[in-house]
Amino acid sequence: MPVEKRKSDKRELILNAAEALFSRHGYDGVTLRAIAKEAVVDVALANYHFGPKRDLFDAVLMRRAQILNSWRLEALEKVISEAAPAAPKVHDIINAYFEPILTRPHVQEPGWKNYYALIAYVNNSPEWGGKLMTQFFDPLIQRFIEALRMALPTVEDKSLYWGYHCLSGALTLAFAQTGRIDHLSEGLCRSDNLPDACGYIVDFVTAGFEQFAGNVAHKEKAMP
Amino acid sequence: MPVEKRKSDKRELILNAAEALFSRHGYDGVTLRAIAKEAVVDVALANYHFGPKRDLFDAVLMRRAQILNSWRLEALEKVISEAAPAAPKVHDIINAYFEPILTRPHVQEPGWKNYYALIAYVNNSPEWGGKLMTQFFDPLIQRFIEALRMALPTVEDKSLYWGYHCLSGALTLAFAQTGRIDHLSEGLCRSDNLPDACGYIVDFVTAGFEQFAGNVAHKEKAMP
DNA sequence: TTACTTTTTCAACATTTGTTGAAACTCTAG
DNA sequence: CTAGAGTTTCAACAAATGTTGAAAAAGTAA
Repeated sequence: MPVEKRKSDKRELILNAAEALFSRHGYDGVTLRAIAKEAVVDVALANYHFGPKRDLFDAVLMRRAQILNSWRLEALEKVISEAAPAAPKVHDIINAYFEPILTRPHVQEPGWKNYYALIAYVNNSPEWGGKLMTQFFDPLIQRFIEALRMALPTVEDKSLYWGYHCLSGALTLAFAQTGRIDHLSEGLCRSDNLPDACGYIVDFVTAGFEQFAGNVAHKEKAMP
Repeated sequence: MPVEKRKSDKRELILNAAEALFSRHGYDGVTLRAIAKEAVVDVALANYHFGPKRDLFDAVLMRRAQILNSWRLEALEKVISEAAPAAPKVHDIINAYFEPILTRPHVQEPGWKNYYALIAYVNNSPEWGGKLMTQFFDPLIQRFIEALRMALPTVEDKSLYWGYHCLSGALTLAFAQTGRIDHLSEGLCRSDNLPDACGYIVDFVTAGFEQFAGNVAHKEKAMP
């Protein structure tokens, strides 16, 4: 077992500052000096604690990933076990994916808000989206796909994966909180109100998945 | 009317190189020297043609935005007029949004692929997502919301806007082509096959919108 | 205290950054 | 051809970048 290092308060300050700045300006848009200034800390300290800049970025990503995954995995397993031996409902599965991370009080904390925006940045980055998201979130997501496979046994895997793609896009855009929907809806919707968004997204995504199971009414073109 | 400047071939080379590099590494991840090298052109030339770096970025974004919008607007108006005086079908509206930009042959061209990835980057950037996307795409999108309002008269606006949010997230993540779904599905789905993705996304999104009109079966919890 | 490790600061490094002004080149009009 | 405007190259600038090594400070254990 590795010996516990002495905890440093400034280490956390650097992580928080890096999280906030990376989330707003991306990896290359942030300098170590900007992070140090935000954290009220010397420039060299970031290097001492985390090594090169890239490792600091990974450390920021890593810090909250496990927490996020454990929340969602817990909710998912609960849904599955409560439904057993029957298959869980699609809506319950989807809700287990979104509700723990969008409606709990922590989403108002600046730290989590920043982290979510960072995930949005990474997920849509051609450079890192493939590798980093896979590294941090794949096991959880495979479990979700499994659950959906139980709930929708007639749907082929390809549909499930593209369905997850839509889900992921909707979620990470919500994470980004760009304010775009605020402007588009003239204030009716607020991108910083994740608990409010959650219900709409869950219903939307649930219907999207269930449609794969054969509700293909829209494909029958009506004659004019 | 302004006098037409003499056209320069190297101007286009710079735009193409900038498009390719910005799409992969974001605004701050690209240097003017890297662009110049990619375009086989002197560094100072970018500044001569476009002014400061930021203006070059805007020029890249602008170049294809109008083309994109005109394709989709044309498809949308066709759907509306063909259905008139009845309301257009949701599936047809959604299809008009995706089909012109995902299934036409041009999506295989590197230039368009790069541009799409760039849109994904911008749309999910807290720094620019709100402003730039609004600037380039809002009029078109308002028209789409109008069409959906006709097709789904019982659905309240707030649902329509959050529905569009989901749509936009799914589309821009597809644009990013991160290769993530390739890995997740073990090769079953390919993020670089946009025509293939189109059908799945259209069906998914259509069901998501239609669900707002009252298909709330999933909300009635079944007793175990 | 002393001896020791961990943390923090300071100053500096070699590169790289966006931008610029002047010179050289290319093209077209007359 | 010449004159002039548009284009391209060259060299260089000041500022900012990530990283480093040595010194100072703070903490810990005897």
